[in-house]
Amino acid sequence: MQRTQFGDMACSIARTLDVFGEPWTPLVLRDVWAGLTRFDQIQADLGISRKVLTERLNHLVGQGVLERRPYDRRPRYEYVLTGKGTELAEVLMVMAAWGDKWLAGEAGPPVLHRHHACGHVSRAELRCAHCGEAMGPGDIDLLTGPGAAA
Amino acid sequence: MQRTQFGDMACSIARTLDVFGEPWTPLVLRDVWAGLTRFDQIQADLGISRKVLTERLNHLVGQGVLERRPYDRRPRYEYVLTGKGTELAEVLMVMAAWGDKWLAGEAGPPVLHRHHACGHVSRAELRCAHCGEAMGPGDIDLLTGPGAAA
DNA sequence: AATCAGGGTTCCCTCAGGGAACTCACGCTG
DNA sequence: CAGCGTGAGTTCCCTGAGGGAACCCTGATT
Repeated sequence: MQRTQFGDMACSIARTLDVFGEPWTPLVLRDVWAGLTRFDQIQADLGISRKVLTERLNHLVGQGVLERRPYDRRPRYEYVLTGKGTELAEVLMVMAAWGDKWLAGEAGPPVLHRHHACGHVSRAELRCAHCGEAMGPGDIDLLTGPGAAA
Repeated sequence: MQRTQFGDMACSIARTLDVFGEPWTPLVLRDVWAGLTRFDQIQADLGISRKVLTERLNHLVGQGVLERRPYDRRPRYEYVLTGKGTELAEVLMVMAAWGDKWLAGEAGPPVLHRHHACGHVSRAELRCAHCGEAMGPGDIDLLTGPGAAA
């Protein structure tokens, strides 16, 4: 996304945007998550320029979100999510849920999520890690934390 | 974010990026959420160019995420989250949680979230709306939904 | 040896973002 | 009532990132 660097702000949102905020990056991550792991697959799916895709993939690998690994003795590589990357995909799930609710219109959601644990098509919602009740943006106060010093 | 328009893809993530994905937009939304609701406050906080801030605010208002309303008889306006916008801020919460975990380092998180319901400093986690168990990106299958036709 | 395919580089061009100065409407002050 | 201050933008030019398309490289395959 960024012309300006956000990573030096004392804000986890800004820092996350440094990893994840450039144009195309969320969609690249979505593709890898969805199983499109190879350069040409992603390029064809998104219609992104090869130059930009190269940059984005390198950046994500450098950040430890993706791992680049050979899948052939020829110089062929695929990109897979690391643990860090899989957790980052939570952001994608929440974005998808919001888009499903507010932007999908008549046709309904283009993709459904089936939960392994219960087998139902469902969606993720935010709950407090402490008490288990719903915990949305309107249900919290923002306090200064230990890492607040700029 | 985008040179290319994403909104016409059959993907709720891409559509959400059309609302939310341009550079600076998530941080603008964060500021409004955090209570910096006026043009000059946001501009000073982020160091964003006034031109770009104007564009972003107009876009968010046009998308129904923010509401622009006068707070004085002089031409003075503040921006407040709509319901749609408040729900969009869930994305910010998840981004913040990820940044806290993976990017905050020694110092710890710069901002803490206190849950109104239980009064504890906590964080939000993703749970299945159906069964209530944890529901992360690795816990689901992606299925074709009704709105899948491009 | 020629071909093919995946995975990138390189090049040029255009348009969006940065920066700073300018504007405008309204209230306040002396 | 002239002048000043303030919030909220506009306008201008300049630079650099994204788009597009062509090119390259390496190691199989025929």
